[in-house]
Amino acid sequence: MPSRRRAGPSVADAIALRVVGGEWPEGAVLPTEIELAEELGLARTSVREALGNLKAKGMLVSRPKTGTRVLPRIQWNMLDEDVLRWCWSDQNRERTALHLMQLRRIVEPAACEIAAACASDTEIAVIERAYRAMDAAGADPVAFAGPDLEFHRAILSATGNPFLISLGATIETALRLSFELSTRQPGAPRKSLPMHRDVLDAIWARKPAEARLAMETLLGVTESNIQRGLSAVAASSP
Amino acid sequence: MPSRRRAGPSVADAIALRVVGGEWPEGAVLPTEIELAEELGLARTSVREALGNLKAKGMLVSRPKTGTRVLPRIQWNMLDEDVLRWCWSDQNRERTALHLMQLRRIVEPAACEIAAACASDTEIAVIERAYRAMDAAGADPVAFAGPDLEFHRAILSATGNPFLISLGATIETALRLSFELSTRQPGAPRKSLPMHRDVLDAIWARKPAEARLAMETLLGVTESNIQRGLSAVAASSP
DNA sequence: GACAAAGTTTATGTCAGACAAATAGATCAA
DNA sequence: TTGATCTATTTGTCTGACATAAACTTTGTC
Repeated sequence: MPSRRRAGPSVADAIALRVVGGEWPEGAVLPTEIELAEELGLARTSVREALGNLKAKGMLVSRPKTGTRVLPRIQWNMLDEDVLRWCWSDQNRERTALHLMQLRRIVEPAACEIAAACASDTEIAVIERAYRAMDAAGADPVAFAGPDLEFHRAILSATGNPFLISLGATIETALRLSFELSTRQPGAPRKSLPMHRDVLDAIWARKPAEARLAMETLLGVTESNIQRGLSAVAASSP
Repeated sequence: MPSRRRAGPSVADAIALRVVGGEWPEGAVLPTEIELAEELGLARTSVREALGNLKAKGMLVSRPKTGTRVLPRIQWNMLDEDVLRWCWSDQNRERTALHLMQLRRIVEPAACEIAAACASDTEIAVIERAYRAMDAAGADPVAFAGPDLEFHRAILSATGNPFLISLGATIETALRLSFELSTRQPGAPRKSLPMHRDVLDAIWARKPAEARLAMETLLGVTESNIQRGLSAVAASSP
């Protein structure tokens, strides 16, 4: 009985998914650490470690005697990559996808503007490298996705603003999750290539207003692609 | 010897502050868990719990034999309230304050626009209640600060977008930290009251464009206040 | 009977020591 | 030189115990 196999972060995953799934709704107290340990076949130490993670992300709070309670979702740190991932397996991921798009249309055009105004040549070169990789990927959507994510993340990084950089990590995670939705339109990635080019050129030219506009155009097209993907999903599973 | 007094989150604080302070720079490995436990006078369990928190926030990573390393600051989740608080006690908090202001000028006007377009009456009522509390605070900067924070957070909440709501918590924490800077101008809070009023009125009137503009004006004044506060600090301690 | 003080129960928080697993670095062999 | 093996060390996990805090119960008093 090799009972000491390494569970690692999967313990936090398991508990978090049950929280998100509604097994213990907001305000409810979940079983004691000992009960959870027995149920999961682990030591109390391991369960405590997982619970500690969820507390650090604002999902749980615990006090002696009372037990561990689920905090209201409002207080969860949705910008944390793990929380985002766990919440993605929720019933209404389309609304989440739209909220994400809303966030992107707020942040990314502004980031383009800042990057065009302030970024160093080497930072812009990173963006260009991502663009070249997108171009090299051709029409293959899977090969296209990686450099695409990198392109947008590089722009956030080029702002030099730590908050925007962290947001970039969040957005990248969310995009990776919604990859299925955004690529239901065959050929859509390739069609977006010239728009990415426009963004890159405007940043190289140090024209903030143009860079903002180019990104707004690109995101507008992206959003309509996602919306079409959503309606396709809704149509296939009423 | 009451050796078992409750240390709680202060352990994570202690270690995190030493990381931020540069005792172990990016990429460095910090002492083994046993060494840290001896040094802090705690059990290894408690140290592990604190390290687990820092790992969950993207500050550390650990592997067997290699030990626990400090990740590059780029990967830290700066949008986490704790990380933000720890990094605030850094050498250059003025740059952080400006980066925060940059984030606010990106997010808050857009949030106003969305709130004016979509928010429910009850959500706007929360904003108004914060406004009334600001008004009631009169010229006292300390009494003014709380409702001021609540005003801006309520607008983010009124968007109904979980990502923006989480950003609201981040911004609120950052504002609380930078409170000292923004209130070095006596009378500045009171002078900002009519601008808050403009924002509130535009949202009640459901005029997104006006709401955005009013918030941009308000934040412009706020930023110049902070910049004057910064230069005052720089002048008093060269 | 109402109410305050003390005791009980039970959950989390902390401690201590041990073993398991993984891996970087040293050792050894072809 | 290069490849495989061995070793030491660090994190990861398990076990069991006690400390602490707070909700609940009981008791004692007016």
